Amino acid sequence: MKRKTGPTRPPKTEQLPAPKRKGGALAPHTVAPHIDVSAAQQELRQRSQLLWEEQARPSRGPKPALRREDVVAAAISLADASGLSALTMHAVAERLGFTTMALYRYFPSKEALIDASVDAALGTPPERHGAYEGWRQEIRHWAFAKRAMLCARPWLAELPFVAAPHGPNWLSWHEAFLQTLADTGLSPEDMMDLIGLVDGYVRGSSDTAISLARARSQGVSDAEWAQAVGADLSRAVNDARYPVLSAILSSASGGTKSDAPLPTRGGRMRTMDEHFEFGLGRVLDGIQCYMDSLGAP
Amino acid sequence: MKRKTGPTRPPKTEQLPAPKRKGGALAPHTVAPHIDVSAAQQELRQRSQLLWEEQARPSRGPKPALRREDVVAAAISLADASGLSALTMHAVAERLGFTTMALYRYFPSKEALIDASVDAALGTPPERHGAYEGWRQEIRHWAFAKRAMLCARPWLAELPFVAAPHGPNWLSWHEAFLQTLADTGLSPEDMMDLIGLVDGYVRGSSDTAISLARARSQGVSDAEWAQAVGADLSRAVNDARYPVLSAILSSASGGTKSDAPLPTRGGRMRTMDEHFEFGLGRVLDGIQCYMDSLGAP
DNA sequence: CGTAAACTGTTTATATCATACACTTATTCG
DNA sequence: CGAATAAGTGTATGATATAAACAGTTTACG
Repeated sequence: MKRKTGPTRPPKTEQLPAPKRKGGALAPHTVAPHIDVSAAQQELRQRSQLLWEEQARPSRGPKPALRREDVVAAAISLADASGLSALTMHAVAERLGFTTMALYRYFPSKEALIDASVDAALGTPPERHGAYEGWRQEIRHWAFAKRAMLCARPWLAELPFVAAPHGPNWLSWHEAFLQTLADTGLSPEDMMDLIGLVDGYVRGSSDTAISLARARSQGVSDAEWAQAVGADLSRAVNDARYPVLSAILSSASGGTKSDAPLPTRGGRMRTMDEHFEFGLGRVLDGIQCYMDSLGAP
Repeated sequence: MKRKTGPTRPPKTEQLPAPKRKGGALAPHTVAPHIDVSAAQQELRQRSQLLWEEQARPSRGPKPALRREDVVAAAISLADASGLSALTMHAVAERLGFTTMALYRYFPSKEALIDASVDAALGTPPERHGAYEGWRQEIRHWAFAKRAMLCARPWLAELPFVAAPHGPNWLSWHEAFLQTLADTGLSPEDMMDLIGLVDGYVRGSSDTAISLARARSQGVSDAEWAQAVGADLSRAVNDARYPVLSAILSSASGGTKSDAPLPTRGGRMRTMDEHFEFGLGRVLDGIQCYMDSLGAP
C-alpha cells in the first residue's frame, strides 16, 4: 500500500485514555484542561505537611519497622552514590531490605520522598565559627557554604528547583542568612530580597562547579570534563553569528585550538572558585552600595 | 511465623540485573562503579553535535517526511501547553501523525530531542531597540528579556540546568550579553564572569515568577498560589529555631495570619517584578563599583 | 481474655514510558 | 532493472510508579 505524501496516520490510534490518577498522587501538570485545581492544592499542602509534622505513631497495629528518616537516608545514599536516576522506589526498598510497596506506608508518593530527601540533604548551615566578622564576611561564608553543599550533592541540581515545598532545613538556611543581616537595620522586605539575590546567584552560578563535581564522581577526569564543556563554547569561533564571543575566544586562547572551558588570558586564569568569588564580590559590593545609599541621605 | 526484629527480607530478591542499556542512549549516571566513561563522553559529544550540525540528507533511501525542526516544534508546543511531563515520545509522534518509533529516525533519544527543544525554546534575545543606552540599561533589558523568556516557558525550569549541551540559541544569548559590554574595556575573563553573575542571578531568582507562571497556566488563581507559597514560610512563625525569620514574618504581617508570600510592610509591597528589579539593581551596582575601581587607580 | 479494629508489610496487577529489533516499503545509484 | 540504503511501522521488552487485595500483628475494648 502506498503511503500518501502526507504523514501516515498510525492505525493504532489508541485514544490515550485521559490519565486517571484518582488517588491524587503525582501529576503536577498532566493534561491541564480539566485539572482538578483544588486537588493539586490539596496535594501540595499534604507534601508540605509531611515535611513538618512529627510522625505520630498510631497505637493500634504493629510497630513500623522503619522511620521516615531511615527511608530518607537510604534514598540520599543512593542519590549520593549514583545520581538522582538511581533513586527509584525499588532501589530504596531493596537497600532497606523491604519490598517496594512497603515504602508507601511511609511516603504517599515518590515525590513526597524526594521532598523529604532534598530537605534532609540540604542539612543545616554551618554553625558560626568565631567572632562576628561583619555582614559582608558572614554572607560570604554563607554563600560558600551553600555552594559547597550543592557541589557535595550534585543530584540536588538535577531537580527542578521550583514548586517544591520548603522544609525545616531549607528554612534554616534562610534563617542563617537573615542572622547575618540582623543588625544592619535593613527592612524585612529588603532582607528577603537580598536572600533572593545571594541565593539566586549561588544556585544559578554554581552549575559549572556542580557539573564538575558530578563528572568527578563519575570518574571523568578534570581534563576530559573541561574539554567537553569548552567544546560547546568553541563552536562559536569563526561563526559570524557570534562576533564578540568569537573574538574573545580566539584572542584569549591565542589562536590555537581552545581546550579551556573559559578563555585564558596571558596571565593566570581564575580558578572556578575564584570565578564564583568574583561574582560574589560584585553582589556584595552591590549590597554595600545600597546600604551606603540608605545611610547617606 | 514471627517476624524477626530486623527487617523482613522479601523472598523475591530478584537481583536487579544491572541496567544494561547497551545502545548508549540515556543513562547519564546509572551505576557509577563500572560506567563506561568514554561512552558517556561520546554520547555527550553526539548530543552536542546534533544541536549544531546541519541535517545532511543522504541520497539513497526515501525522503524523510519530517525535519528535526518539525519534531522540535511539536515537542515544544506540547510542553508549552501542559508542561514537561506532557512531552512524551508518544505524544509528540501522535501530534505529528506518526508512530512513536518514527521519531528515532530524527533523534537518537528523548534526551537529544529535549536538548534541541530547549535550545529552540530559548529563542534569540530581542533585537536592539533604539539607540545604545549604556551598558547598565542594556544589561537590564537583557536580564528582563531572559526572565520573561523563562517565565513564558516554565517547563524550562523543570529541567536540571546542568550538563546539557549548549546550542546556537544559548550562545546567542551569551553573544547578546557580551555585546552590551563590548565597549567597556573589560577583560574577556571579566566579561565571562559577569555573564555568570547576571545570568546566574536571573535564573536563580526567577523561580518564584516561574512558579507563578506555571500556576497560572494551570488555572490556579494568584491568591491560591500566594497562599500555597506563603504557607511554607509561615510555618517558621513561633518556631524557636527561626528567631529572626519568625520576628520578621510576625512583625510584617501585623500578627494576623500571613497570607502573603512575602512580608508586607506598612507601605506598599514590592511586586514580584520589583523584587527582581531590586536584586538586579544591586547586581548592576556591583558591576558599576568594579568598573569604577578599575578606572580609578 | 478474646475479638475486632487498625495497622504493617507483601503479593499481584496495571499503566506509562523509552526504546530495541525485525520488517515492509520507498527511493536512488550503478 | 536490481541492489543498497533509509524511512516508517509493528511488536516486544524492561524499567518504573503505584493501585488493590491480602495476610499477619498488635492493641483497645467489651
